[in-house]
Amino acid sequence: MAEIPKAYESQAVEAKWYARWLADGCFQADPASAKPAYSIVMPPPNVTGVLTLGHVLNNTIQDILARRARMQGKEVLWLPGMDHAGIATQTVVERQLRKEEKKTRHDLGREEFVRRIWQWKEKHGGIIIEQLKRLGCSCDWSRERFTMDEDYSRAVQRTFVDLHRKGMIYRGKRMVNWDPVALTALSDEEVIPTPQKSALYYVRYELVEESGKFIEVATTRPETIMADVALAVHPNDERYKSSLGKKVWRPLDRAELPMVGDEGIDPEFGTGVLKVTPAHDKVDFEIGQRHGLAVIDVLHPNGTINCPSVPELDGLDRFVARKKAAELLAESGLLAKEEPHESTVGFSERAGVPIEPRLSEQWFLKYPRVEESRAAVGPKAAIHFHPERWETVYQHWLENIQDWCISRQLWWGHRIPVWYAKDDPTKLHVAVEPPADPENWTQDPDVLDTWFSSWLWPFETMDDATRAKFYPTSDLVTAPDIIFFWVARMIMAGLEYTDQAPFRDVFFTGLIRDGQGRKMSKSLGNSPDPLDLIAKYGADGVRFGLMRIAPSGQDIRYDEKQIEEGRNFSNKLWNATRFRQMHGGETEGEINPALLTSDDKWILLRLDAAIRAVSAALDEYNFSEAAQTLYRFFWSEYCDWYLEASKAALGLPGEDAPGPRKANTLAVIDFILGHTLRLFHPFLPFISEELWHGLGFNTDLPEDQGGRTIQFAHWPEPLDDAFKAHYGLTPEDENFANAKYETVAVGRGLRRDFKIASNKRVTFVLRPAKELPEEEAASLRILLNAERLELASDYAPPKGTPTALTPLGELHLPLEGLIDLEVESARLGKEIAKIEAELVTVRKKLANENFVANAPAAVVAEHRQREADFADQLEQLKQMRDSLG
RNA sequence: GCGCGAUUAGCUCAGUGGUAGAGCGCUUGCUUCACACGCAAGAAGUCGCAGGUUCGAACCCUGCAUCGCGCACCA
Repeated sequence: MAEIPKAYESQAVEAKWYARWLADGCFQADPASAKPAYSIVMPPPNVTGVLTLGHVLNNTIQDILARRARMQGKEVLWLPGMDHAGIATQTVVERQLRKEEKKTRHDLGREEFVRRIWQWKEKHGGIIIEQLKRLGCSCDWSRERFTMDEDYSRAVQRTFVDLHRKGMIYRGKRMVNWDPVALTALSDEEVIPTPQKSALYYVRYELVEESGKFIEVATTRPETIMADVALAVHPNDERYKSSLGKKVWRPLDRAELPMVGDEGIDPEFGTGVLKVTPAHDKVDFEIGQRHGLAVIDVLHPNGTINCPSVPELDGLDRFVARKKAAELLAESGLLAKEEPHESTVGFSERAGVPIEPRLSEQWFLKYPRVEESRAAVGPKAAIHFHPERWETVYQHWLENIQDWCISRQLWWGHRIPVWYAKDDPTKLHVAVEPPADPENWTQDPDVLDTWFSSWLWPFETMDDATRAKFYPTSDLVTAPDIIFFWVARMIMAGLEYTDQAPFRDVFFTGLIRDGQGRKMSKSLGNSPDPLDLIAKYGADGVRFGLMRIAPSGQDIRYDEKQIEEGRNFSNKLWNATRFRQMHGGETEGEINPALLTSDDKWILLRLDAAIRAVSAALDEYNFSEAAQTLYRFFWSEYCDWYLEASKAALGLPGEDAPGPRKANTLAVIDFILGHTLRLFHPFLPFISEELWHGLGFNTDLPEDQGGRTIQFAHWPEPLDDAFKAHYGLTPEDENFANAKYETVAVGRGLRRDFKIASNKRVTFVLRPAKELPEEEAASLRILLNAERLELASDYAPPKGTPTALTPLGELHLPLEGLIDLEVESARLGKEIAKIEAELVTVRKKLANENFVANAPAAVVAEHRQREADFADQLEQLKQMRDSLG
């Protein structure tokens, strides 16, 4: 048995074991294995990404699932990879280009720019992958994939071609969400509605036929007045009925506009009149369509005004132009008033600026298999969501789904596999391979939305053999904010291309928030660097700290204190194991049932309960409960009670064994530690491996059963009835041990009440209610930290001796020269009052006839038992007080 | 406007019908030979509010309030 170092140095231990695991190929998945398969595909982080606490949470959970599955004898594939993240990556490289070379991507040209991005990717990309290794993630790195890998790219294009052939992808001129900074169209999901304080401008439009008479229009966007093509009112609005069919003057870029009636107008809003600007608003566009109105576009793609006929505004940024337009109107007396207004504006998820509704030619996808996808998720369907409530969100989205704008005006991404004939741009070549005569064709300049590649991730990352073994995948772990972006679309793609749901269970993590409940974000600077935390507290500490506070599906309020607790726990585990080491190796190996004490039996039964609880919690994706259970079992039950009690049998380290029980106790400790370390391994992979080897457990099993590493040691099974029968583990043992520990707590309480320092050697005297075996008395003495424990049924305590009732009998703490009648009397008085109050409560309940008649018999019996116990105790306490005189 | 979630000790959170729980923090005592990243003993809660169901409600039902998150609308 190797000596365990005195201090736990997480850094060295982690580096050592991770290198070993990689060298031994522990994480590699074998499609030819006969074991049952278990698979997870990692949600691919952005290639530009660095590890956040969100990633730590997410990947720790995946690692726990993967490691547990390995221990359950499954062949595990955890497939990692990265996403090319179109806009994000292009933006990063453009920024660098501007900073270092003062150039734009257009200065370089498309081909060179894309080459630079690849260069950047090789150099800086994938930092996050190395960070995940530091966290201990057991991914099969030999299968790491990138959404821009050549064969993956081909699969994306093949999908486009196929869906186009099926008529589900089409090109059209439509209103899209335009990002004026990134200069690309976006999908609806990439637009974040954000409440904004703005102003509502009341603009006067003069009637053409009735000079001097005006129609007032409330608008938030006076800078688009030049693009107005009509005014619209509700056809039944009495105020404007007489104006319908008349004409008004457009106040900027003066022109005549018709007044139209449209059911879509809300008479309650503003003045009940809408200026119709089809080029710059989705609703207006639809109104324009209904009334056959023209479309006048007055914005450049970058959000500046494009209207040479109004030189005061032409070329100005849209927000500058807004103020300027209001000024122009005010100068000409056409601005009736301006009032503050709050409205919700769509912001670009990436660029963080308001998007601009814009009419443009884009590629759209009619989602495939929408109905099947809805049917695929639910309590009785192929896919289960955890927590279940996300199913409603998913269903609701699919119900109201709109066609997906999949083209992006970017250079970084999967090029759209469409070529236009130079002599006839309506003639298309849609194929993965370019046309045979490329000189006569021009390829579509756009690329595909990043999510149009991610939605193939669960199956296009696998080759045929891997798919045969590991697809559909088992679990998906992700954050709920990408249900629409990713989860729903993967389900649709999975059904369309594999005829199967791509995964069975989806676990949605919570969001990690800071101490004030705010989202963690770079701009707020409230997100700690997980690598700093790992350096400070160890990967295991970070993992365990986070798991303990991550209730399933609830947002998490992060506090470094909690990570510190995780570290403290690792340390506890470390030292409890060191304690075992210091007592040497002399065990018989097997536990001898005849020599078991109540403490031994108690801890074995507690272990059984812990195994059951942890397994059940993990089966339900309840990671915090599993972690809590382990924490409580190991710290409160094993360390605080069992290890302390075991010192009675073990004696001091290095001393000769005080009796035959020493070897047996060590065997029990080894049994407990052997199980506990395995239960901990998914949570604490590094320290559990280190201790597994330190205790020499790595040789307990043949190599193919995990002899080398704890990773393949079998997941603990609950102790079965045969085991319990063989070792004589009964509820009575457990009750007796509990009674003993309660006695200890009472004894410690006496110490405190009489202000005796916990290190002062004292003698306790117990008048045992029943006979107490020698070894039980020994552990009782140790737990009480008593110099001596006398058992004397005929003990007559000197008057005023601190005395307390315990489940094992009367416990006395004789104090030479310290006896204080008043203190003891007061103490007993307090006890009596407490018990009397309890007794009143119980009796009240039992006096209620309805309770006795209707409550379950067991509950009533329990109350009666309590009543009897309290009455007894009260009687004894009163006697004790009376004897004080 | 619709929906979802939350509301329990100073803090972070467990607890789905039968005597209110944990960790941290706090108080007190302890460098007791695994661990001060520790040990022991304590103090601390009208379980958001108001009704209802029940012998009995933190828990089930209804309404309300506050906070958070989606969706829709937003001229």
